Amino acid sequence: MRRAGDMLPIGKIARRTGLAVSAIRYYETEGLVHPIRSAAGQRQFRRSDIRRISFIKIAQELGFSLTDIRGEMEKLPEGRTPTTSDWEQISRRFRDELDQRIDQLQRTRDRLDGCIGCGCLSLKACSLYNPDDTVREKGAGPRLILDDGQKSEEV
Amino acid sequence: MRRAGDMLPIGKIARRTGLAVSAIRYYETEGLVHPIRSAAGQRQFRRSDIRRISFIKIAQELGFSLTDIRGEMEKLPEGRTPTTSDWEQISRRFRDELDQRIDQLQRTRDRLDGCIGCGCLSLKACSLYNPDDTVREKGAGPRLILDDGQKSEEV
DNA sequence: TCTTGAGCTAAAGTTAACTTGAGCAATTAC
DNA sequence: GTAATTGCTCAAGTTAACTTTAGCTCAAGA
Repeated sequence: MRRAGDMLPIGKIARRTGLAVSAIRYYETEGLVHPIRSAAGQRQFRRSDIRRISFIKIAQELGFSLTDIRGEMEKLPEGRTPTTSDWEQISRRFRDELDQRIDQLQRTRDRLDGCIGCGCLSLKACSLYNPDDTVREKGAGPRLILDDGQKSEEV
Repeated sequence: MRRAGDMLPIGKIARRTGLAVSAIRYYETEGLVHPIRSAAGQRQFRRSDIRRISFIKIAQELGFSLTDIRGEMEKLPEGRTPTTSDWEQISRRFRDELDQRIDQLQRTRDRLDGCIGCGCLSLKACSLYNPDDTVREKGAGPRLILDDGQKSEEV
């Protein structure tokens, strides 16, 4: 039994979440929220959609894309808004992601340290470029072929 | 005295750097390289442009935008390609930037840790949202106004 | 009832960093 | 000398996450 009074129009959702109305409409087209429609075709949101949108903004703040976020929400049974225990699962996954990004940046910084005095700035030699896994994509992508048929001097 | 033989056409630059020809042309429109033109209007690059483009790719790899990179290069006298000692200066600035990004991510992760068991997921209460300086932009931007004129229940 | 204010749709605009395509011109290879 | 390759310009397309605009409709208050 969902009384009309339980539902909120898009403007209130916008005010409660701090988002623009257009952003909320956009989230709907992206499948992140699923308002029902009034007889006249206006969107009607549940109160829990405020929490749902808060989740989206927080996850974005953590650096995740809307696609990532939709993915996480689709793992929940029947597309429900994350509960406290859902959040516990999800936030652990987010934490792991953050850890990986921090590690990656730290490795980059360390490589940069090793290069401060070097100044080789050569794509063939510099360890800053192609650190680990940029090349080897089956043969496509940037080549780093160095022979242009001329005496390879200074570069 | 710049002999024609010292100059390279765009295709060779592309092969030597691993970039697409279109990307190099794009860099020109963005003011990142400044090839001269042959009598027939074809681009002619200096050998040092290979190094210049290597610098661009490396800086991108470190996470800087083309705008940032152009900014760094414009600090150099008469728009020269970074030398070894230029690189020393620039790489220290880059290092500082990376440090700041790492710190930021670590703070975010730590805040997330404090929230794993919490699950409040409320934009008004959650320390994950609006961590430090997201609000207070002179009054514009997201409001986080919480009063919608209804008894504020569950949220 | 009449006037605002709020909502609706569909299409186009925005930024970054390029790519793709069309239609030609210049160079290089044989 | 001719074909294949490379290069040129200009315009439009791409992705993400939205915003803006235009042209209407609906709802709420005096």
